Amino acid sequence: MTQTAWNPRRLTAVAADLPEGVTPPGTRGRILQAALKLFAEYGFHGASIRDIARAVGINSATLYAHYPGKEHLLAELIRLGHEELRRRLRQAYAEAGADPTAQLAALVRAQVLVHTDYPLLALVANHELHALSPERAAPALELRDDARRLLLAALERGTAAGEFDVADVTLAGIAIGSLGMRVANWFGPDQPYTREQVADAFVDFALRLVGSPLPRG
Amino acid sequence: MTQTAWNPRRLTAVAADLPEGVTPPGTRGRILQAALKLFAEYGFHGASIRDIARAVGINSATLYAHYPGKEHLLAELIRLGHEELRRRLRQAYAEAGADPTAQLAALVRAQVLVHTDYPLLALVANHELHALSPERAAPALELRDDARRLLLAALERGTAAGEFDVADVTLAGIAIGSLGMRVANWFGPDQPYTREQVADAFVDFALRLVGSPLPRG
Amino acid sequence: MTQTAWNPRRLTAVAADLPEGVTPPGTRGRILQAALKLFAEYGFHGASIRDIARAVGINSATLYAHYPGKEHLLAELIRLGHEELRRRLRQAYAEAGADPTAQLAALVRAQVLVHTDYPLLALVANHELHALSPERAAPALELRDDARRLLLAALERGTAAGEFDVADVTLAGIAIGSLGMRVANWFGPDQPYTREQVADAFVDFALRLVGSPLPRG
Amino acid sequence: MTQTAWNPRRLTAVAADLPEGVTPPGTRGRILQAALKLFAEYGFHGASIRDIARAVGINSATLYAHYPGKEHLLAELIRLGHEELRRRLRQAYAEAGADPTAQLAALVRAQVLVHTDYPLLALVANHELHALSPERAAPALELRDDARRLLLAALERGTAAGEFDVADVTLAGIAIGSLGMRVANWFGPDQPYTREQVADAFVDFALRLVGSPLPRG
DNA sequence: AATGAATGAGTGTTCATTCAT
DNA sequence: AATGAATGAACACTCATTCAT
Repeated sequence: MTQTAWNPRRLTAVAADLPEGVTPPGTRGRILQAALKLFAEYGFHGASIRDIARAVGINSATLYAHYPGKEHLLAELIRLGHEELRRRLRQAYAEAGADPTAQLAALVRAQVLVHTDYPLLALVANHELHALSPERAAPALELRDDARRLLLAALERGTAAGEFDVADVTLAGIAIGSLGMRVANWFGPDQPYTREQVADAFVDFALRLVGSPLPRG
Repeated sequence: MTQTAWNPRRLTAVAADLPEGVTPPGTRGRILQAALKLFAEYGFHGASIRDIARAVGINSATLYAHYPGKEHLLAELIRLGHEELRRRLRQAYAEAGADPTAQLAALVRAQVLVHTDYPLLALVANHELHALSPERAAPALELRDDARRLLLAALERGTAAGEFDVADVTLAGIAIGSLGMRVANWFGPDQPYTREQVADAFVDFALRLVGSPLPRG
Repeated sequence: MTQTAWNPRRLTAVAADLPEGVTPPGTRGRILQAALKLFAEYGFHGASIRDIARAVGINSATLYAHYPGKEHLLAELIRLGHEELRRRLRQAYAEAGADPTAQLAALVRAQVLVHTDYPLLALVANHELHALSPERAAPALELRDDARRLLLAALERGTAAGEFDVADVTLAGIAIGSLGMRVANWFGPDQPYTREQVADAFVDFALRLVGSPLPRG
Repeated sequence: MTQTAWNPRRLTAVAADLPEGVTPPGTRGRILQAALKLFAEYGFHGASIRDIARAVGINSATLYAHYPGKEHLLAELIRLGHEELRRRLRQAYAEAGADPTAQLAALVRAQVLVHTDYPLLALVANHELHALSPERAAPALELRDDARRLLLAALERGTAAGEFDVADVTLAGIAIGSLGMRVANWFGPDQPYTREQVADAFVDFALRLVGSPLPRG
């Protein structure tokens, strides 16, 4: 409940709505972008198919030539959001080497950056999952678990190696995850921080949180 | 995006829905409780007035004998949620004395406990504010700012006094606030932690985060 | 369509709402007056039972302790309106003697005055009859026919006696009736005429209309 | 209150519902016609959107593909009614030449004929104006005033020229206007008069009313 | 690929009325 | 005589979706 500024679901002209290369071409892509903006601002049930069509500049019936229904739009957005998250986390994990501290830092940095780069997508992926049927939500939940396991693995290995001083790995994992998730709610061009500054700071926070002896230079 | 289990908006039989003494008597109170559960699970736009009435066991028209409209239900819930938060934070701050470390610990503990005690209320207060008209949302936003200022004041004084080692007070405040806010999303009777255990752990996290030299006894 | 001022259904503080002695005592009477005002301004379907109760200052349920239903309120008002019209017309007819010219003048004067004295009642009686079931509307229609017959009788006798020069008695009757009926729509304290001035003028108009050789002194 | 036959708002199979050329094509036009019939018979508040849709043979939701709301239907009808009246009155006035007697005769004839030709439209335009918001009602009221001014101008010039013998021009204008307005309430195919017969008779009445020395040949 | 017209189900809300108190 | 709570039906209107064109 402690937040920087208002704007319950923020929409201050975000740089990129969707990850590079995943936006479908033409009308199909513009529909997806409009759905993302409106779902982020008003929620899935608060944005109508006509609202989306109006934002795109097409008739609402035309939408059905591109997507089979409203829920598919949400499912697609959530899929894209979670896949981008997994892609970045895996890449970060892979490039971090074997050191738990480096792994943790890389994971936090990746999580923060994906939220600064695609905040709308993260918002929708996190807040609107409940509007999906269990079957459609399942893949997203698996992705989440994947991400969680990466983080916990690093925490456990670091703790075992004596690099981290953590009383309860699960709670620490939750706490670190919480730090990054909320970034989507407040970061934006109106903030006096670059994405890198936020990432640096949050990596520092995470390392301090696990009692890492080398919290930066 | 890193979360313990599924249940996008959690509903696992929470102990108390509304703070003590604030639930109106009779049907009025049952309506408010039903609205809280349904708004938390499906969102404001995803829960219909008929859903709420059905959960209470009354005709949907009867609802209007107690509340002037759907939006008033949400406004009332958000008001209750923010007022309980402020009440607890102020009391914690007042009882903490002058020491910034004690103040920070008290604020984090209070924030965590209000989220463990009334997770549904916190969820609705945080996620559904966008469904309120700006005028109705204004009081809640003021309360948020109040809470934020308390936290920042403690951080600034602690940093100035050399008790904390914080590079950027604003970012630290955001991070600590994020920790507590997410508690409403995952805490519940299905978790192997008591409310006190979570509070203790998160106070420890916050103190580590600000570089307090005395993390735990 | 040619009218003096706006106010589609006029409500400029009319002197007396209901004829002397017919207003029931206490709450019962206040309900009837409120219903009259609201039916006149918004129509039967446009004024709700709650609107009426609010105007009276009572709970809408209380209304049912005095009247068995909304339609009864309208039926009562329409009955009062038509009875007052008949009473006045009969009295005028009786006092006019045997002379057709005097009869016509008396009838027109009476019709005009009943509309200047109880314009709201006349408005409701004329415009809201369609909201009554045929059985309930029947008495009012009989009264109307009564009034029509009086007028036609005078016209026929006057024409037969050579006092009037009328090509079509039916059309003349309709025209004269139309003159008086509309008075309820425009007369009021905002007009620069007394009720007597209007009555005098309209009697003159009626006499001219039937070709009476002695229009005025 | 003096009227020919029952049928509080008459619906005896009127020849033409809407003026030539103004009925929109297709469903749009059928909706407008159905709304006209039902508003005339039951009043604006007494006819539901479902009633109208049922009369047209469409789903009530379809109506909103053609009109943005119920009030727009009424506004459109009232606009059409007043525009037809103005069109006819202006044309009559223009063709009547400079003679006040001819002008008065032309205006009365035009007013009567527009009411015999489109009685439902006149009924709705006159009786249901109160259901329109002031902004929407304003254009209709301007048109009314236009019509009133034409009539008063003729009366004043005729009186000044000595062609008419009128004690009070305003009251005479009201009376003549009242004559024509009521035509919509009683004229219909069930009456033993053609539209021309009624117009002739009412022109005669009007001329007599103003004391014109040449009441017909 | 796109549209206007159409629809059944559903939205929040108000209706006239009932009833226990 | 009066009320607050309650209700089933209806209100105007919007929903996601379909379909002929």
